Amino acid sequence: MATRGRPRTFDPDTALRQALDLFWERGYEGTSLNDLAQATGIASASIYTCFGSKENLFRKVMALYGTTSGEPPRRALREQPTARAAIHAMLRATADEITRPDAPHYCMLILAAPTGAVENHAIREFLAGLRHDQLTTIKDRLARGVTDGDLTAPPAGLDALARYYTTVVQGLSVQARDGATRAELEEVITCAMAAWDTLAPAPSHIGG
Amino acid sequence: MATRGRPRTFDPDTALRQALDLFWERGYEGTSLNDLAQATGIASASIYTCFGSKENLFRKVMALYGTTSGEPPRRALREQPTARAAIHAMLRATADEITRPDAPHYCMLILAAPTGAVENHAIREFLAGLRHDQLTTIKDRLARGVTDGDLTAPPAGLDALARYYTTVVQGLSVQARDGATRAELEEVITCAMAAWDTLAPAPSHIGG
DNA sequence: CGGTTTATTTGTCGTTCGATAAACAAAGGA
DNA sequence: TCCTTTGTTTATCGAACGACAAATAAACCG
Repeated sequence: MATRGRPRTFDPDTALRQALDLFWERGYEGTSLNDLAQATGIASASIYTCFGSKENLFRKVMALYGTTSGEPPRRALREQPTARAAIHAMLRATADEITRPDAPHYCMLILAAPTGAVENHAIREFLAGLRHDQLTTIKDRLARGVTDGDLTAPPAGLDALARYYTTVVQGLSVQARDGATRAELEEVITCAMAAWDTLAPAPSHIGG
Repeated sequence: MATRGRPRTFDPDTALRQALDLFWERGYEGTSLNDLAQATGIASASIYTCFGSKENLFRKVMALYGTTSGEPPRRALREQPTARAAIHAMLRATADEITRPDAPHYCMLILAAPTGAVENHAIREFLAGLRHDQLTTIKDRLARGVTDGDLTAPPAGLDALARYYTTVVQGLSVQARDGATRAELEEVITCAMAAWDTLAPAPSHIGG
């Protein structure tokens, strides 16, 4: 039961990356199938045969985006030993990603389709769902800090703290989009982390 | 030299507000002239006679937006007695504006056209320029705090502090867009203000 | 009143949009 | 080899896009 029928003349993964580049630069509605056909060198009919529809292609592109550009911040959250270090490293990894010279200076998840035509409501909610996952991931990391003993549950609440740093992440993309440099983002991150010790003092090591 | 020619059958200011509502909800590219004609009850040809083009109409809409929804945060910056109170009140006024029940839950300046088709580059830069004005306004208010003596120039730099709070403002819009409540935004603001005393300690009153 | 000016109505321009239908081509299976 | 399966090519679909031309209508001026 090997491959049946005529084989593909292009690599879908390569096409997906090329589509990613376009959607990243121009957003969902700003990218046309004509643009995609030209950038990939594939006729639009073949794009439909392979990916189904523009919306479906975009969803697959976002999956690829999540496993590539989304990975460094997620890894920072995962691998840093304390909640504080994890948040700090995540912010810095985000700043790194959104100031790369070879890519648009913002997070695609945030700016590819925040508003748009009524007919594309489903796509916007799809992205909103992924953004909500960001918040959840950050919240989970803070909870792990409490479990690990490197963070005392702050009076403001873990949820508030998680939402605060999510807000900073999202604001950073607008800043980078508007031309802020990596150094300027670093300053913003420094300010954002200054809130930490007030909000979430390190646990006293009594008994530990 | 009174009115010459056939008088208008509609009020341009009313039409501008109706156009504002649409652009606010759907963004620049997501709003079509057909949508605008239907919402205003004006034929598209009359829209062109009165406003010139879609781009020109949008620029006038943004001017209206700035003097209406943009005013409360700006007033907060202007009228609060100290830099700290000004920033705090501005953040709260922003949260109020982006959670009004009768309007979209985000700042139009930030989300109406962050990305899009190549042909609309000028509109995006127009909005980016207005966002830069936000940053400048905040920076100026901090500088006034130094002049007024309620703020010592922070080691992080006034620019860094201004950019930090601009980042928070912009992040709040993404949060509200994604369904965050007014109360949740208030928690974020509390966290954001927690950084203040670490970053910008109040001046000692020696000699004052 | 006619003449000028400006706005509205009506219809449509050429382009682009996302999406397919139909015909053809290249592979494996029997 | 012929059939089935799948992908590609080519052409195009109907709708929507921003924008405008021409004809008509309503005001002021003289």
